[in-house]
Amino acid sequence: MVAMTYDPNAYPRFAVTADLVVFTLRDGELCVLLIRRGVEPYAGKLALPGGFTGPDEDIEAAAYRELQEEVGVGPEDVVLEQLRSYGTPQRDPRMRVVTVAWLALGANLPEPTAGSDAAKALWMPASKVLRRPKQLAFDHAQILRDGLDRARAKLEYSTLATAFCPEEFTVGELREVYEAVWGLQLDPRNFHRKVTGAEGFLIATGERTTRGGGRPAMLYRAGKADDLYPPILRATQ
Amino acid sequence: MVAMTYDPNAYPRFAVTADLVVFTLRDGELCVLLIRRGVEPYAGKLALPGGFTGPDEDIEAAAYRELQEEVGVGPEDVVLEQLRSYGTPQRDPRMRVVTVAWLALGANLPEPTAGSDAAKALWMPASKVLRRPKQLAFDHAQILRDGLDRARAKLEYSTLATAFCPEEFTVGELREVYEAVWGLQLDPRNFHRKVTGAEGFLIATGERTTRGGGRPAMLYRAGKADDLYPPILRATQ
DNA sequence: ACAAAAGTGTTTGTGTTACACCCATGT
DNA sequence: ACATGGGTGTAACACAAACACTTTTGT
Repeated sequence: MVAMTYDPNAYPRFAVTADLVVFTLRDGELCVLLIRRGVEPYAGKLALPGGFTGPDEDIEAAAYRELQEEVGVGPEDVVLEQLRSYGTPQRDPRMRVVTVAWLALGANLPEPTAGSDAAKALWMPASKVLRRPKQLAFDHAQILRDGLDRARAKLEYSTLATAFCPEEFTVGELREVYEAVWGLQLDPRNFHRKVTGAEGFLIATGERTTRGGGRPAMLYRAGKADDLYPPILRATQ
Repeated sequence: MVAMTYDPNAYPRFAVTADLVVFTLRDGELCVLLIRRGVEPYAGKLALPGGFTGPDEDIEAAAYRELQEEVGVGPEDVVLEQLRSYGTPQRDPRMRVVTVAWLALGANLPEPTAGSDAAKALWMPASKVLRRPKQLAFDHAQILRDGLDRARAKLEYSTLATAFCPEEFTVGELREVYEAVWGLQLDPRNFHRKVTGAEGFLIATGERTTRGGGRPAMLYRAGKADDLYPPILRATQ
């Protein structure tokens, strides 16, 4: 990149794709959107949604576009963050592809039949998929693994968990997010104190709901903070 | 990436580069390796070392190769980890380039005159560079910023700091790493207790040194742990 | 009345901070 | 003797875990 002369044909050219690890909660389980491949290579296997970046398209814009085309959701429905890039020479047998992988989190994302390209898309529990990593095409098992690790880690020290919640939610619903992503049971009483005490995490709306049964619960909206202090720790190890 | 037909010419082609944020400590300051550009665009400006990925080269291998060519150090001298990718369409005015940025940390890295390509390379204090971000070419100020943020964050909950230390080091030398990267003064007594108490962080060699002056200090080697528990926290905010 | 979930209070233990103090070397 | 940095001890405090207990709804 330094001290090179300009000749567009003198340098190797790669295809650049955007692959998405899209997580949502369904029935208290963390689910990932996968697509059943119809063509070779890896025909019949499952793959992460994704596609090529256009010649004049920002790599982040490509991720949002794929999200719209393959998942049927817009930027306002999800939180998107870059995961990492994967570029082993033989990761796609057809050509040299470098993929930029993205993590997308949303609440109540729709059944994928809505999108046009997404006829063969389905939500699967992430833990179940990772128990049989070989059913995934390309290096997508590794990408999914990395995406899950990232999501789990970020719940601790960021407010990312609210991305899995609707506009207004209860502390109990937020706890279900943590329990689903971490695969752990948390003490409802200590959890309540922690999240309501973390500066900028939750904003009380003043309203209550009984939708979970039991005593009516306060409704909250996500606060402005991005980082959590103090963090919500997973375990004292 | 899904349900596409194979035609190598049907997809946009990008140049893919590896850019490096190489940090080392010099005189107790966190320094980054920069290269003075001799040609347009951005002639005369400073840039991160980096270069094109070869057609059959792994993206990580490209990073290690650039490290060897432009910094003159091999894989055994540094810790390398992927930072993130940058691919705004106009980030390089000559052509469409997606760069995968890497963070490289090492102890006592050499003056860059040794490498052949690196005649115009120099170490500069990272904080000084970021005070005038406009002196950097391309989007390299953003990449450096992200690299510094990552390094600072990882000192808290990983054993990454030992990457800045020689094979054997004292607790005081390790503390200087934290102080240089965070730009803070730490209490030597509490720091000592924390790092010697963190499981798998340090292995005592049984030897002592007086190289820092004062009472002889125990020498340690880096332990096998990657994650720190408990973490070394930056501030109670 | 009872189940269920929300929310508060309390105890106990662990980790952090701030700082007094002693240790072992070089000059 | 003194300066310098290494290292231990300790009290005050913040936070987390565990759990008893009260509150407010639906059935």
